[in-house]
Order: sequence, then structure tokens, then C-alpha cells
Amino acid sequence: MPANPKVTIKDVARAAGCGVSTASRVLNKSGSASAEVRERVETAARDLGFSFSAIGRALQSRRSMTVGCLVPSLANPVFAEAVQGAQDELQAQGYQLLVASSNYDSDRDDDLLRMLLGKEVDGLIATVAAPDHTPMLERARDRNLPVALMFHDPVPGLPSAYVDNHAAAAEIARQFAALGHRHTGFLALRFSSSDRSRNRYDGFRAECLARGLPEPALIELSETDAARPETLAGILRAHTGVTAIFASNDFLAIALQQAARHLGWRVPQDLSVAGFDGIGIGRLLEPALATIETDPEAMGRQAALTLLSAMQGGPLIQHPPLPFTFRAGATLAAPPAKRKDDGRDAAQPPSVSPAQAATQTRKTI
Amino acid sequence: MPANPKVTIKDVARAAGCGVSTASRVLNKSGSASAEVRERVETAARDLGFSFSAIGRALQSRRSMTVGCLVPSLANPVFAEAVQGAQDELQAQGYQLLVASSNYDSDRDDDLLRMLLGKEVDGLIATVAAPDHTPMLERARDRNLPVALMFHDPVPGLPSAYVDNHAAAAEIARQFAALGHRHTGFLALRFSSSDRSRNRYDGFRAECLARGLPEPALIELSETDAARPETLAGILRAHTGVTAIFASNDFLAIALQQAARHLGWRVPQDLSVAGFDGIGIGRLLEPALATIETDPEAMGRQAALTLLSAMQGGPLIQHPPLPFTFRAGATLAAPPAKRKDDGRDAAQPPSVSPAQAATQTRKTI
DNA sequence: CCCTCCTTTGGAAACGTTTCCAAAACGTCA
DNA sequence: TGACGTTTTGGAAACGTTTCCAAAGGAGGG
Repeated sequence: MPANPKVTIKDVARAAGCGVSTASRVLNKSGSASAEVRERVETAARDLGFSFSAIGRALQSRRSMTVGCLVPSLANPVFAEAVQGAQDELQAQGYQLLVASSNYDSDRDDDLLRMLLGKEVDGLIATVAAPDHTPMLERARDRNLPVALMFHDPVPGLPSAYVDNHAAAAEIARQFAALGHRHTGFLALRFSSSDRSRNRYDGFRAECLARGLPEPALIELSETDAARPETLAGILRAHTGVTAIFASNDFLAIALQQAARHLGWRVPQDLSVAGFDGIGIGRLLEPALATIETDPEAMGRQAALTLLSAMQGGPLIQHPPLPFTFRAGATLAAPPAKRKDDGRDAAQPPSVSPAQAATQTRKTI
Repeated sequence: MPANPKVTIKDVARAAGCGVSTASRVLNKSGSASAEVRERVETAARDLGFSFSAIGRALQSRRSMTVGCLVPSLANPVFAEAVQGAQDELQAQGYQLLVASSNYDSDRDDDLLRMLLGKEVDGLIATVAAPDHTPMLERARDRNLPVALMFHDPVPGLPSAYVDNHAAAAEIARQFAALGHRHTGFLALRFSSSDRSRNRYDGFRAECLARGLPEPALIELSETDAARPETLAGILRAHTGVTAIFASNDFLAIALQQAARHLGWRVPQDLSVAGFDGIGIGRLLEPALATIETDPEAMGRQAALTLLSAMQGGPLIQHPPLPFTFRAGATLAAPPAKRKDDGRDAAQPPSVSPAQAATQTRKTI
């Protein structure tokens, strides 16, 4: 009804005719109180519509019951799901999530973390551009604030909820090799600013080499490149000897297929494609996307558990990496038989023509 | 480094050899201070690594610089993007987002809102099951706390950032009608618990009737139904006179296509499909999904702006609904020719071959 | 009936900040 | 030099809570 000038525990105490400390004890069920006064306090609180001020409480108890969470973007479902997972776990223990996102701007990581620290969070969950180049993370640790990373490989002193990117990427290389592919590519966005992409590339490359395949082509995109199929198609054409491409995430893999269609290539007959993350829709696509299936929600959940244990006085424990599985899909097939000409437009065959080699040279110089 | 026992403004004042109020004035650049003491305070703050405690500040200023945000789930990219949009806008003004999600459990809406209110948020952004059956929303308003809804049609006293679901759904009906469809369906999840679905259905139905089409079939799913293509296919088969289905969101539309494939129906030749929301991947699918394109991020942004203006003392303004556009896609076509005039009497799906019927039977038994 | 022990109670301090207010310092002008 | 205005300064209160502590009250044993 009227502008309600906040009802505090003092109001309750006054209404119940007792001291604030007594009211506090009753309302918190801590300490003792006579049945009679207990009753008076409780009805007073109910009548006045009293509820505790988390702020007053936090000030006195030096615990805000709030956890800060920094991710690159909530518009990426992988992170959104992770946040959701963390949320579920924390909410169940009475903690709330203060969310910040950097929009992939690594310069903002530090500022946002500073903001979160200023809000007196009891713990921090973060996915940043580069954990070992983010001073605020160490500062937080120095302040004795529990920190858990997500998606990153663990850094000494900073436990992480993650999958073994290196091993997972190697699995893709094995799948490619088993199908007979030799000339492979790795497609990534913001390669330089994401340690995850780099780990995936390293694992993929190492396994390719271990199997005697040539060095995979590294195809790096800007964000604008990825958004436009024609552009991506152009880039793709420059790497035309390649018969299988591992995209560093599922969205790239989907964009890649679109670009391939643009060139008249069929997936998987002309080009095999694999993704990473295992987003749900991948299953529903036609052809179904082959990918590494991960569970971002579980990552968020695990990071939250690590934090909860630490916030309750326990140690900061590094769990083992979360499992991933290779999800087979219809985007993978054996490479096209050598020089097979099936009547497709000869202007854009998947194997190298001199003209394309020239194009490639021009583009990569 | 050692466990850092929080450095407060008192420590700074002591180090600078002045009173706390002076230190406060210097650090906030409010009020006056001599150049000399200003210098002393600033270096002291720097040396000690001082940063304000948002809690102490909030307690005294009765503004937490925090906004609560309740959505059904962050795992749904539509909501995740909206939160991201709100975040961007709020972060720019120094506000932080306290996020909670109900996991589509309408019973939790109220509890979570209560939690957020307890955290002394300065404003509230919410998408709930039923805004007019959520007592805490009115309670918040009564407390003079600015509230903005997202996705809901506005409720008197509760402004909302939304698209006109009714009109958008009518547009789909027009598209169906223009292609010559007569027997249409509306596919929804949690129809009864989502006012959005209901508005879309109403708009779709009204326009169908206005154009002289028969009443659309209402196909309501449980969450488990939607997850399993076989189940959905079974349900679909029961509505086989229908030649065009409007799914209340894009994910359902995608699931629907999968189920159709399961039955051997081709989209769009045998069945036209349209979605709602306009998620980005829809464009990349094959066939590209026809849908109503909305901008969830803009919705979050607008809700944030409404809130910001109100939190700065302005009025709570209801903006006009956000624009939507019909995104044409390859999932729409004219109904199958041979059954164009009737088809309601046919128990068989449109244009099935015996082989396909056999497949269908085998698969669904 | 007194002493002791236990339960119940409320005052007061503390948490970190801002802000009001009065005092002090400084300068200017007559 | 004195009066007066302006700037600078710090003490104290307040924000809402919890917790420590001491006091008050009651009960039971000697």
C-alpha cells in the first residue's frame, strides 16, 4: 500500500515489547527465549511483514552469502548452462550469484573482477581470457577468497572445473585418422585470446602428428569472418586440400557446414566436420553433428561445489577433469576417393587445383 | 602473501593521519579537502590496497547498486540473451545483476523473489510463470521497488519489455493462409503455465478464424514428450490432417521437424513448420527455419532501461512493444497438392509412400 | 531461608560507510 | 588588529544486524 519505510528488527522488538537482541535470537532460533516472548516476537514479525536485511546481516557477519561469477558471455549457451549449473548448486545452499560478463573483452576481466570483489562476494567462479594473466584472480586468492575456474585447465592454486581439452581434441584426431583422413584443419575463433582453443589445437595437432598425419592447417577467424558464410567460404576455399576440419566449438562447426554448402561441397562426402561442446541442437541437425560432448552444467555445478566446500572452511579441492564423450554424427565420413569426379561443379572441387593453390598462396601471405 | 585482514577506510585515515570523514570525502571526491591531505589519503589508499566495501556503503546509503533478475532458466538461450542484454545496460551504470532461475518451477518464483528482495536489490527484472499470480511482485511494487517484466504482456502497474505475441502469431497464421494451408496446428510446451504460449495461441487462432480457416489443432506437450522424437512423432501422427504447424518456440519447431523425419514426412513438402523467437541457429539449419524473429537481448536491455530510469527517481515507463519480424525460411511451402481440398478425412499422413508408411509403422510400434 | 546454578533478557559494541554539524584554520577587508 | 566569510577538518550518529556480557529472575538443594 503506502510507501513502506522498511521494517527493521527494532520495529519488531518494539512491537513485541522486548529488546532487539531477544528478537534477533527468536527470529534466528539461536539462543533461548521463553515461549511467551517467542510468540509475541513471531506474531509481531508476521504482522509487520518483517524480513531480514541481508545487508545489515552481511556487514555484521562478514559473509555476504553471495558468489561472484564472471563469464565471457551469457549469449553463448555453453557458458549460460554452466552458470545455470552453478546457480542450482549455490541456490540450494542459500547463496546467490552475482553475474558479470566481459563480452569476450579480455581487458574487462580485471575490472569486472574488481567490481565483484568490491561487492564482498564470499567466493568467485570465473572463466576469463587468460587465468594466468588476470591479476585480480591472484589478488582474490591472496585475500583468502575461494576461487574456482570453469573451462580452464587448472592453474596452480586455482582449481578448475574442466574437461581435458587436450585429450578430447586428440580423440577427434583419432576419429579423423581412423576414417582415412590425412589433411586436416583446425578452425578457431579468437585463437590467441582463448587458452581453451589453444589447448584443443595442441591436442589435435599432437595426435595428428603422432599418427603420422601432416601438420593440420590452422584456420583462424575473426568474429566478423565467422558471421558471414561467404567470407568463411572464401577462407575455406583457400584450404581446399583439407578433407576434415575440427572446429573448436559447435557453432563454428555449423557455420562451417553452411559455408561448405555455399561452395557446393557436401558434408560429409566432400568434407568431414567435427565440433566441440556437444550443444543439444547438434543432435537435431541434418546431418547430425559429430562432436565432443561435454556437460557445461556439470562444470558449473562442480565449480560451485569446490567453492561451497572452501567457503565452509574446507580446502580448495581440484577435482579430476570432467568426462567427455565423442558423439558420433553424420558429419563424418571417409575422405572423398582420390580425384573422384562425380559431376559436381568442377570449379570448386574439394581437392586442390592450381588456381586454388594460387588463391591460397595469395591469402596466406 | 599473508591472509589479508580487510583494509577499511579507518585504516586509510589512520595511515594518512586524518579523520575518516576526510578520507571518505577525498576518496569519493565529494566535499573539499586541501591538496596536501588529498595527496596523503590517496597514497595511503593505494599503498594499503584499499577498496570500498559495497556492504558498508549499501547499509548507509540504502542503495545496494544491485538489481535482481529472475528468469525461468539460463539454459534457454532466449532468456540467457535477455539477461545478457540487461547486464550490459546495468553494468554500464555501475549496477550488478543478482541472478536467480526457477527452472520453470512456478512454485519457486515467489521464494526466489523473496530471496532477492531480502538482498535489498534496488530493482527487479523478472520473467515468471504468471505475473498476476505472483504475490511477491506486487509486494515489491508496494515497497516502492521498481519492477520490470520481460517477455510478458504488461500488467497494470508492471511495465514489461516484450513483443506483441498476439500480433506476431497472427502473422504466422497469415503466412500459412497465404500459402493455401487450411488445417493448421499449434504446438506448445507447458501451455497452461506460460502466458506467452497462450497469447501466441490466441493470436494464431484468432487470425486463422478471421481468415475462414478451421480452428487450429492445439497440440500440447509435456517436457518429456518433447525430448523424445518417437513420442512426438506419435502425437504428430494423430493430427495428420494438419499441413502446417506453428511451434511456440524454435526448439519445438526443430524437434518437430525431427519427428516429421521420423515419420518419413518431408519438411516443407509434406508439412510446413514455423517457429518463434528467431534463435540464431535457425538460419543455419537445413532447411532454414521460418520463424518470428525477436531480439531477446533488446528485451533485457529495455527492461534494464525502464528500471534505471525508475531507480534514478523517474517514473516507471512502459515502452511500446519491441518489434518482431517474420523471418522467411525453407520450412514453409504450399500444402501437398493432391490433398489440398480435403485432407481432414484422411487418416494417412500427407503424401506417404507405402514404404514410408511401413517404416513409420515399424518405428512407432 | 540463603546460596548457587541455570534460563531468560536487554544494553552495548561492532561491522564499514556517509553525512551532518560544529569547530578550527585561513584569508580578506576595513 | 579585529571582525567576518570561506574553506577545511574531524567527531558522532546512523544504517540493520549479531553477539558478548552482565544482570535479573526463578528453581532447587542445602
